Amino acid sequence: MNNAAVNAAQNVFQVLQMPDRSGRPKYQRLADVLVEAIRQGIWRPGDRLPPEEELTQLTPFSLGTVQRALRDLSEQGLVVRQHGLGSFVADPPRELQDPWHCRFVNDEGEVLPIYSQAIARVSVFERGPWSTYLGPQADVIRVDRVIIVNDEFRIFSRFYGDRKVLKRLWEMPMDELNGANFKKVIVRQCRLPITEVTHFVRMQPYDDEACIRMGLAAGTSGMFMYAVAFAGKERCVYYQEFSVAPNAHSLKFPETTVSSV
Amino acid sequence: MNNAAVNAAQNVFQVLQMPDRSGRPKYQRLADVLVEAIRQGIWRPGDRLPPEEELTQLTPFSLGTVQRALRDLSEQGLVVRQHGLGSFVADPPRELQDPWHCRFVNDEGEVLPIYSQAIARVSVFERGPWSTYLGPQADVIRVDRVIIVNDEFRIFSRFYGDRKVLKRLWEMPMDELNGANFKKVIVRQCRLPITEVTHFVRMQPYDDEACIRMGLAAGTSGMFMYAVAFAGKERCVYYQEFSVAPNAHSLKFPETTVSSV
DNA sequence: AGCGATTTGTACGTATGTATG
DNA sequence: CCATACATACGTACAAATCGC
Repeated sequence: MNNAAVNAAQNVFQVLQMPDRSGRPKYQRLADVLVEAIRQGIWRPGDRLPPEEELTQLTPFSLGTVQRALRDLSEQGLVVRQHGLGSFVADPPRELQDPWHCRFVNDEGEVLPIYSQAIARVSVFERGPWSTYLGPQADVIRVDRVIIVNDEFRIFSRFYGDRKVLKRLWEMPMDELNGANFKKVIVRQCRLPITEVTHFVRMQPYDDEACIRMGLAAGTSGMFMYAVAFAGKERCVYYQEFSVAPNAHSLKFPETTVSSV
Repeated sequence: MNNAAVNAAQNVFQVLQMPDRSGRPKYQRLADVLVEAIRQGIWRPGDRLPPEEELTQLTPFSLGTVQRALRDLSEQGLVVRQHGLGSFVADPPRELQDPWHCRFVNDEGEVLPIYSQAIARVSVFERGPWSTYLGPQADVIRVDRVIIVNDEFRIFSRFYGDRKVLKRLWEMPMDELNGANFKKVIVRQCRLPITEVTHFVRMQPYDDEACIRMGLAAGTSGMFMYAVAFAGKERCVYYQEFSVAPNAHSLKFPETTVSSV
């Protein structure tokens, strides 16, 4: 590690020197600090974190505590530990590179092409389902998009995230937020690998704006989906809603790997 | 604990006294032994396991090792640990009691109770979407069921599988194919571990029988889901369709653990 | 309400094993 | 073979939750 990196690392762990008021255990505070540093880009995917021994010097914690923090992060998939080599920031999974919530397939199982365009970006002050996931003190921004599937039908989507986490998504020019870029910005910006996604589907009347955006009569009912993406078990990265216009195709959900027992 | 139980516990941990040849770490060996004992019914769901301190006496392991074994089991969901109370064998999760695919949640995120009943079991000679998955020469059987969610609305389901693979499902008395047993038979019989499940959802008019079974007017449209379960990457174990009557709840899909690479 | 006994939760320090380069 | 770095394990201590008296 060069000097600048050493300094950065020292700054990262500075907060741990102060007496704790949160009541959270030390191993969790260390894990939090590491995640925050990864999020800030101090260590990037593939980078090696300081070894355990060094962390015991950089922090006021013992080896056991350091090990537990790293093991927890490793179990959450944010860190990969390799015996004899070191602990590394995990790479963002491949599926994240491409559209992943809205995969429609035709009867032959082929994925239909989609095109998306951002149409609005606003601050969100009211509370809603997203608050549960993003946390009460999140500084929520929302990006509205229209997704056109196979030139056939439309989806109206609202994407909710924390402004701090998705800084660039908030700052960049709207017209650069087309489909491909949108994902790229999220992946690049949030840096944390998305390790878990949960999907929900229900039937409900679309709201007025959704109807307009999809070119449907007001009050039309149909499929409504939302997805919640996590980095690790706890940290929600974003919450996203999809109003799906009536259509003849099937929405395919990602394969679920069933854990044994 | 009474004497019989003490003896049982001593027998359970007997193997740990012998020198290990497997090379597995002690905390895993202890966890294995506990799981095996639970599987054998020595401790049943809700039972309290011996406290940590007692386990250090029953086994040749230290407190830290005992704690790690219990913590791992707790993270796997097999054991519930309660501060100041003890460690208990977990109740089997609701989701595993019956169809894995029909988890409806209310606004608070709680899983709604379901009850299912088999209503027909037939041989299938025609081809359909299931043929793609089960293979052209599969000897297909079909089990139709009605699933009642939260005493509120109904789902009509058709389950397709290979008669040879699910022999007992075909042979056992129909009236024993209630919800709990259905799943149990599949798990027991098929023996192959289901490792991957893919879900598809679309909107479509329900077929006539589905409408009747769900108590809806003929020709009603709504949510139609199907799920394909695999053992390994290739071998399809079953194909299952669900016609979901209109309702106010959200269908929750299993968390997708996004794999790296 | 208080107090002790029980039991899990966190943390430390140390020692040794094992994979990697 | 050696240095590095993660993995397991032990023993100890104290904190915090729960229950019964």
